[in-house]
Amino acid sequence: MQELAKAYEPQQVEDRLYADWLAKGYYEADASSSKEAYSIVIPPPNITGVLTMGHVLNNTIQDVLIRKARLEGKEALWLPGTDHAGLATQTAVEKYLRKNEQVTRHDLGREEFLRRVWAWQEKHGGIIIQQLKKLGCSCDWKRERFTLDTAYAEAVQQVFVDLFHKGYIYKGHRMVNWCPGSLTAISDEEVIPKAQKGHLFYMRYEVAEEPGRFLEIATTRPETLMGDTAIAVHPGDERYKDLLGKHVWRPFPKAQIPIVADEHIDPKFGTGVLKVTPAHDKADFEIGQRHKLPIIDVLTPHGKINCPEVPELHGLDRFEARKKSVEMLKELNQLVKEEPYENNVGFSERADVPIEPRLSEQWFLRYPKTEEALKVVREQLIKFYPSHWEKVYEHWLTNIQDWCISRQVWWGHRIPVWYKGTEIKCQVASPGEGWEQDPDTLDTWFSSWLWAYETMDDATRRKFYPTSVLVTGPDIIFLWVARMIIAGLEFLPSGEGATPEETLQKNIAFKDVYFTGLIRDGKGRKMSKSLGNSPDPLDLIAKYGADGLRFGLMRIAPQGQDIRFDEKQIEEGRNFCNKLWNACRFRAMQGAIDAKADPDKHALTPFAQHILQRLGETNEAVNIAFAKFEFSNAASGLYDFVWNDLCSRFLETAKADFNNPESPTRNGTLATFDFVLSRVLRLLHPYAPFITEELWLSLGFGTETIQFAEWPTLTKQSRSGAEKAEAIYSVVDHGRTLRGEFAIPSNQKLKFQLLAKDALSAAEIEVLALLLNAQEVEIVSVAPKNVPVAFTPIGELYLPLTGVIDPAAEKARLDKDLAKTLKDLELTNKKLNDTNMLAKAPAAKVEEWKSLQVELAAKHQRLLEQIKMLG
RNA sequence: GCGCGGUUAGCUCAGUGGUAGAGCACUACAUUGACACUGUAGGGGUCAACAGUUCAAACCUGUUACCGCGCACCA
Repeated sequence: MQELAKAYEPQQVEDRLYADWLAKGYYEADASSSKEAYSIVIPPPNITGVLTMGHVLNNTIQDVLIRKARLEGKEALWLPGTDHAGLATQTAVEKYLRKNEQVTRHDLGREEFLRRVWAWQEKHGGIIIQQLKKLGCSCDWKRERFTLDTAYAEAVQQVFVDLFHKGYIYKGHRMVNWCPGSLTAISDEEVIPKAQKGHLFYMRYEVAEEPGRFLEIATTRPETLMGDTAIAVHPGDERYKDLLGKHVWRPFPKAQIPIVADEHIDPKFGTGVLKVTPAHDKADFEIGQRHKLPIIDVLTPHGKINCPEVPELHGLDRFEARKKSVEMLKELNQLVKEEPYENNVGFSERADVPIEPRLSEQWFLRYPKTEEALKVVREQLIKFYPSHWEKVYEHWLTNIQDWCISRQVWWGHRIPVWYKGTEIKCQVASPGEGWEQDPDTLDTWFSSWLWAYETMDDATRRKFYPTSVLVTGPDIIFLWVARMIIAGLEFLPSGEGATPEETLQKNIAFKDVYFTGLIRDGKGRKMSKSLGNSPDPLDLIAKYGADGLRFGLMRIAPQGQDIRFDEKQIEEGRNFCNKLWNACRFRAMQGAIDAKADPDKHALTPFAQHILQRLGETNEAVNIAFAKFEFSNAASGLYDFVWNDLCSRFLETAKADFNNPESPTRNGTLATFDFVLSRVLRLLHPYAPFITEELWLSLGFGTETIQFAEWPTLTKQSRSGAEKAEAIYSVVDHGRTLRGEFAIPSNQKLKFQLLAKDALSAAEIEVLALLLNAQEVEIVSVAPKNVPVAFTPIGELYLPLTGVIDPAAEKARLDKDLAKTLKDLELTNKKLNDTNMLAKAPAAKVEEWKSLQVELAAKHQRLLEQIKMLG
């Protein structure tokens, strides 16, 4: 056996092991396997992206699940890939071209530009994949997919064609969310409302039929007033009833516009009068439809004013125009006042500029299978963790709006619609000479919603679809999760079942959805590129190792709660790895391990029995936690077991056996050690794949990799000696506390005396001495006088100090203990004297209180005696 | 406005009815035998507030406050 390094050095281990794992093809899933299938499709990261802490959390969870499935003997597939991210990538490449070649995409033309994007994708698209490998992700890289792979792209277009012919897709001239930054329409889900501090401007318009009478109107957007084609009031508003049917003068360009009545107006808001701009507001558009108002578009796609009749404003940016139009109103003496005002403005998620409601010709999808999508979640065919997301999902689905799927973007899936004159054809291939394809591409999410199955070939799909679990962030519950569910139910990748119920069951995209929390910085802010508050995971890996990062993060990532990131936590992850490493190193120093060690074939110390019992408890707790997707609970349980039960206790007691070749329990302790390590390494492997593999191989646990070793399923089981070990550990704790209270340096050898109620073996006394750093633990039958004492489950532990002790100080110490004991005793007495409580509390509880009372009373008595002895 | 989370030690968080927990940080002690990425001990909390249910509430119910998020509104 090779000597283990003094500290775990992840840099010496990770890359070497990962290369070996890939070379051996461990992660290539076999679609023809007879083993139970377990599958996950990765939420495909953008090709523009680099690894963030969010990715680390998300992908570590997936890796934990998939590695555990492998250990459980399942055929595991983790299918990786990337997303072409139409708009994001196009923007990134345009920025690159502008900077390096001073050209725009229009300079290059569509074909050449796309060639450049592909070249860029070749160079940058794989960065994040390499980073996932550094993290240890055990994806089936041979099955890596890209949303613009030829077959995938064709499937996306085919889906469009199918939905078109089924009547779900239509082209419409409608109000859409227009992004003036990236010059495309976007979907409702990509609009982020943000509170904006602005002004509410009160203007007055003269009534045409009654010169000298003015109407006050409040608006936040005076720059669009050239597009106003009416003024609206609530039909029941008494203030303005007589004005209905009359007109006001729009100040510029000067024109008469009608005053109409519409239910939409809130009489209590502002002045109760609304300027109606049908071309630039969704609600105004609807009012315009109801009253057959003309639509005047006064904005260009870039968000500049397009109104030659008002030359002062024409060509100005919309925000410049706002200031200018206010000035102009002032000059006309038509501005009454302006007040500070905060309202929500929709921002484009991608370009982070205010979106502009704009009338335009776009493609829309009326969602199919919404009822079924609701049903599969309501009836728990698909389970959400945490379950409260079900409500959010339901709310969205029941209020669902048609999806604007066309984008004025070049990089992506071209819409498979062809035009020739007034003729239209919807098909994937060109109908032939003279047909022009629609210039737009499809929303990126229109390709990702097929990800759960279109990434798979037929054989893979038969074996691995529906996937077992999806791990993702709740921020894309509508954008991706809900749409994937719908896609599965509409396109039936597994075909029809015998019953409608079975059809649903066979075609849901996944059975469980685990929503991760968001990682925030120390101040609770979202991590973002612009704030620069996100650490680079690769730096963290270099500093703490991939396992340290993974374990540290998983231990603090509670289910569904946001996580406040603190590098200290990653440091703890690394420290834990080192602790585990050194426990194994210590074991390796005692000689070869036995891969098939069976502790029950040997005589065992109480301490060995105790660790075995704790192992069972921990194993069971880990399995329960996993079943509930409580990753941090499982991680904390293992941390506690390794650090406290294994290292602080069992390992220390084992030294007594290891230091004594003649010890009759030596072999049992060795076997226990091997048995425990063999299992704890496997239990930890999903979290910390590298170190557990390295230790498994270095210690020689028999198989060529830990990754397919059997997942331990021990359960909680009482062991006869465990209780005694517990009691001895308690004696140790009390002894150490005594030492601390008398400020005796921890390296000073002491003599303790024990007035034991229970018999202790010589070996047990030896362990006691070892853990107490005692020169001797003497068993006495009479309580010594004037000696500091502690009350333990085994008996009274005395610390006879050389030299004179200060009776006053010792009395003070005992008084403190007495006060605490008395307080506890009174509390217990109170309970046991409460007849109501005794009558209604469960008998077992009452018994518990009774024995506690006896114990406390005895301690109380002994303390009083001790204090009396001190005089 | 509606909905969903959260509020427990200085910090990050566990804790689903029976005397408040962990790690970090802090203080003291310890430096050749697994580990300083360490060990040992210690201090530190009226569990956001109020009301209710209960023999018993950090935990269940209701109200309020504050923080975060989603949806709607957004003149």
